[in-house]
Amino acid sequence: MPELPEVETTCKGIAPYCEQQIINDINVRHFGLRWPIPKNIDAITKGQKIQKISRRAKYIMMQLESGTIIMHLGMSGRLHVLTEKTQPEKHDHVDINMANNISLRYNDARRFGSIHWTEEDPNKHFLIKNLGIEPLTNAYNPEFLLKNCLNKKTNIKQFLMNHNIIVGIGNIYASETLFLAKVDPTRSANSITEKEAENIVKFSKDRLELAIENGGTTLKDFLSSDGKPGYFQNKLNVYGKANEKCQTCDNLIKKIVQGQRATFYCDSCQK
DNA sequence: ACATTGACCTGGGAGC
DNA sequence: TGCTCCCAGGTCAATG
Repeated sequence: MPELPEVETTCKGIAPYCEQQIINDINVRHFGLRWPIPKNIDAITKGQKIQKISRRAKYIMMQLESGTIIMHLGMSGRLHVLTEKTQPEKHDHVDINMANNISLRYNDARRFGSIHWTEEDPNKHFLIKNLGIEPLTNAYNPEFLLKNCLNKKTNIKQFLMNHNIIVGIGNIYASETLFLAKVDPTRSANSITEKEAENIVKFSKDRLELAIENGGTTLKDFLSSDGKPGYFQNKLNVYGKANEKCQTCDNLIKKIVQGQRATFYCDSCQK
């Protein structure tokens, strides 16, 4: 379930507890995630210092001394910081136990997440190397968006969610961004004007930044690593609000399906 | 090269 | 209460 702000919040939440700490052991109770967890991950990482926690797209990178643990939270994954030993519960698949007696516990009900190990440059990993640009950098700007919209007849909502172009804009933020930019999500990408591109870029950055400031959106599943929920759900304009009044015009919010995913929008405000 | 569909999993809620 | 059906924030692989 996590979108980029949740992953960013998770990284910031866990970093103070695990950067510069030594891994005692990694206890895997369930290897079968989206991809199997490497069988030897405990043996490989034992005794290594966690040098840095960072994020690329929705991947959490834990840089150790001889390589990198790459984690994805999938739809339902969570990382918790445990300051004391507690009994693992259902779906607590992995514990990373550190020498400071703190553990990172990975919980993932749907097991769409994954945990990888690579000794190469993590940016060359097969899951990372073809990812598009980060939305919160200057590389993501109206010119970039327009250039990539050329010749794309796919709809603008699915275009925004294409991680080979821009990473980190998930289903919630795609709907929210297009509402604020007043662009109909069914429009083809190549029909987007310069002015609309400016607004899409502006509002997608705004939404993501706001969500990060607020600790990430919490709907059903997400708790940040210290167990506090985010508060962004109160700021959603259209997502999950089918048949409710649009806040701007009193029209009813519509729900449609694009690429098997729900899209919410106001067909009066968004042209 | 691009666009569409299916697949991976479990849990929660709606409806009967 | 219990059953069935539908839905869920991701994203890769296979297919067209």
